[in-house]
Amino acid sequence: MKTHTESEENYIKALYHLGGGRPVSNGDLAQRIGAKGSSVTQAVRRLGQKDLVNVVPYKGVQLTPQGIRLAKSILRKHRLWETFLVDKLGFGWEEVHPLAEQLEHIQSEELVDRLFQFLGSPKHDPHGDPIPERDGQMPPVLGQPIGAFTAGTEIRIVRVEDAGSEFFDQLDTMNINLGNTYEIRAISAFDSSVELGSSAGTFWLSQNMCANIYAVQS
Amino acid sequence: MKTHTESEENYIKALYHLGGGRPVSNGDLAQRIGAKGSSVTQAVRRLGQKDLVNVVPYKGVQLTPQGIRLAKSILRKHRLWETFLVDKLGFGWEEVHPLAEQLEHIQSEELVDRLFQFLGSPKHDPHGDPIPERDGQMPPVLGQPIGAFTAGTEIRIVRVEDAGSEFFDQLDTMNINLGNTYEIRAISAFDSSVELGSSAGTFWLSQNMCANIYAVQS
DNA sequence: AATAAGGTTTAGCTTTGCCTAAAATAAAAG
DNA sequence: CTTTTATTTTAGGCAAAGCTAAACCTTATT
Ligand SMILES: [Mn+2]
Ligand SMILES: [Mn+2]
Ligand SMILES: [Mn+2]
Ligand SMILES: [Mn+2]
Repeated sequence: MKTHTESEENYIKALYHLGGGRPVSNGDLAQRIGAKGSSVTQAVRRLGQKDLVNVVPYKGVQLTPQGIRLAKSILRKHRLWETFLVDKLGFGWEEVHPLAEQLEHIQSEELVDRLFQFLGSPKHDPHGDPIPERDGQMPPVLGQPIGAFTAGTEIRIVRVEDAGSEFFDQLDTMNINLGNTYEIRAISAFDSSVELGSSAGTFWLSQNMCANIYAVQS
Repeated sequence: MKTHTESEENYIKALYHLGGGRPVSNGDLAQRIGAKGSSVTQAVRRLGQKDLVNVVPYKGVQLTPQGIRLAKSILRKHRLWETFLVDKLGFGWEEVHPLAEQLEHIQSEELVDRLFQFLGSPKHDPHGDPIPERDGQMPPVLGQPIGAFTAGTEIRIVRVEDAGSEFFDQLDTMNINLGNTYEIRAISAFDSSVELGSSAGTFWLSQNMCANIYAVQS
């Protein structure tokens, strides 16, 4: 397995995020990477040379199977490091993403394997996102948006979308964490906000909050 | 505190290793970095622009106080990560250096502080090298070469030089680890090799081995 | 079918970081 | 005090990665 630059890996990751295996437009990629379209054109050409993507000019870029494999291995590292930072070093789940952006580029299979072991072979990261297995298999993407349940259901929070620091602040303020259980007390017919109840009392969650919080029945 | 490239940090670290605060020749630096002299000339010029070094053409390069501070902070990270890899992930002390070469460039004060805590505020790394404090202070450099003791002395291994993988292999083969205690049984007048004794028996260490193993009386 | 608009690529420039070969300088030898 | 030698710097290239401005496709609108 060859060695890639940080920039290359970031492009691969962005492509996986935006399209999985499907084609992605130059513009979307540029937006995601935070570079100009012209820079992206050149970058994906380089990636094409290395058989990580297929490029059709004016049409779009698409990861090859090789590119997908690489993307998953980077995602695996990203999420394992996030798990390390939260579980072992005590970081808050809102702080770890930028750090994992750096750590995900450290190159050593051995290190990844040992980290995985050290963390207790986790299947999901601190945000509830699935950690790709060594062989590329993906654990299930957990839960559905809170608004999708019906009143009276007992739910457990299993995942949150990365919706920016204000969102995480709000979660912290409301003391909402992965693993918390609530009863859905009511769903507003007016604005789709949801009333959650626990032993600590009840409170309302806006539609926007609900859309980024995923739960399972339990 | 500005952000530096990996290459810049490697030059700073090399300069600190070779000269501490004293001037270093272009050639020595080139050798250490593994680049040609012409590349080094340009690199140190860039570092000079950033006030990390003072350059006197044809004479040598020298870290500024700012450069020294940076060097120590990188060394601190390097040695903390080595400690993490050995103590927490179970790597052998001969494996961790190349990994720490990558990890030392991760940028986050917070991460370093938390790692330091997590590791139990260590003063020395797995090879016995001092880990610079947060404020730049250096814990003592421990021990003296084994050959410096006299027959009959009880010693404890506290540090080993990084003398290549064959050296570490030899240490492992002989079961020599930091913290091990021995009695100096004899020192050869012929070739300066040393006979060490413990409850497990006695064995001879070549002069070359001895020169890279440091101990204290105890 | 012709044109306007939007998105994409090309052309040309910049910085970092490395290279080789040639010129310049400092140090050592005579 | 020259001359030779070793070291260092300059000059000229190259690749990765980014940028702006101009040219070029595609697509949608008239
Ligand atoms: Mn993340
Ligand atoms: Mn995550
Ligand atoms: Mn090391
Ligand atoms: Mn070390």
